[in-house]
Amino acid sequence: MRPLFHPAVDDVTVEGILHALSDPVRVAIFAGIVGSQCSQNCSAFLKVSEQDIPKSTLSQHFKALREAGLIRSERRGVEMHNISRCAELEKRFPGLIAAIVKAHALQSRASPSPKRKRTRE
Amino acid sequence: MRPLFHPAVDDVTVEGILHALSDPVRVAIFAGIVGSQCSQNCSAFLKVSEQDIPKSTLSQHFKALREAGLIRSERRGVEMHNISRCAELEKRFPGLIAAIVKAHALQSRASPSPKRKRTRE
DNA sequence: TTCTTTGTTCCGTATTTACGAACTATTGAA
DNA sequence: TTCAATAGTTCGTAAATACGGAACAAAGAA
Repeated sequence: MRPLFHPAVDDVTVEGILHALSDPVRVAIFAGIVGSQCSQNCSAFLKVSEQDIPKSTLSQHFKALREAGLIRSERRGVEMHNISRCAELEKRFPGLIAAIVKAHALQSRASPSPKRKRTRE
Repeated sequence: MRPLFHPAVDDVTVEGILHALSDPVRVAIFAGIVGSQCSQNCSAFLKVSEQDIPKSTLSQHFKALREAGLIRSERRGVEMHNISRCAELEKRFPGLIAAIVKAHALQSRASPSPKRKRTRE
């Protein structure tokens, strides 16, 4: 199993961050990771906003977050520990992550987990 | 030609905004609209970051921005005038748009228009 | 009317995403 | 060791999205 790829913070792009967080499941996962003090393993998110996520899909979501530079994943024994890279990202794009997480929290509070899909035509 | 659809500000979602701005061309267009005082027509963006955009694609990009709630488009004679909905959005998601536009500006300054694609594996 | 400009829609192709099945890695127990 | 259990990844293919050329629509000018 090849080692996990994590982009250098200087290679992280705004577009990459926005794309990773433009998925309702991924932004919920990321918010969960940011909001918790201890690192989270993937299976903690097999259920997100009342919906079940297949584990292969979950794995892809974590990969997307990782490769966008949003989280750092580290194997510890049989499981994976995920932490956010907020501190690094804050230096590169001050205020960006905080604003997104805050907006997401606002929205969740207003209409809790409506299995939302991105607004489409 | 059916009238253009603009979502109510309360129907705007974080995911929708992030998705719309996760495309390098769209975020550049939106930054252009936000950054200019007077309203911009679509053709002002036939060239974005040194690359030519086909007009059908451009039309789709404007539609995406519109339906995400980021801009308001109004026909004036033969052309379309586009303005940002920043003021409304600021009420719903304080600081969000500003943080994204600022991050985009920072990134553009650091590495001007590298025909960037979203960071992928 | 006809021409020009601006933008939209249609539609075939290409890219991306989702998820089940099969697989790999690590730990612990027998 | 060997076996089983747990945690997560990869692969294959189907479904959904995006791109862009060609044709179309709307408005103004001549």
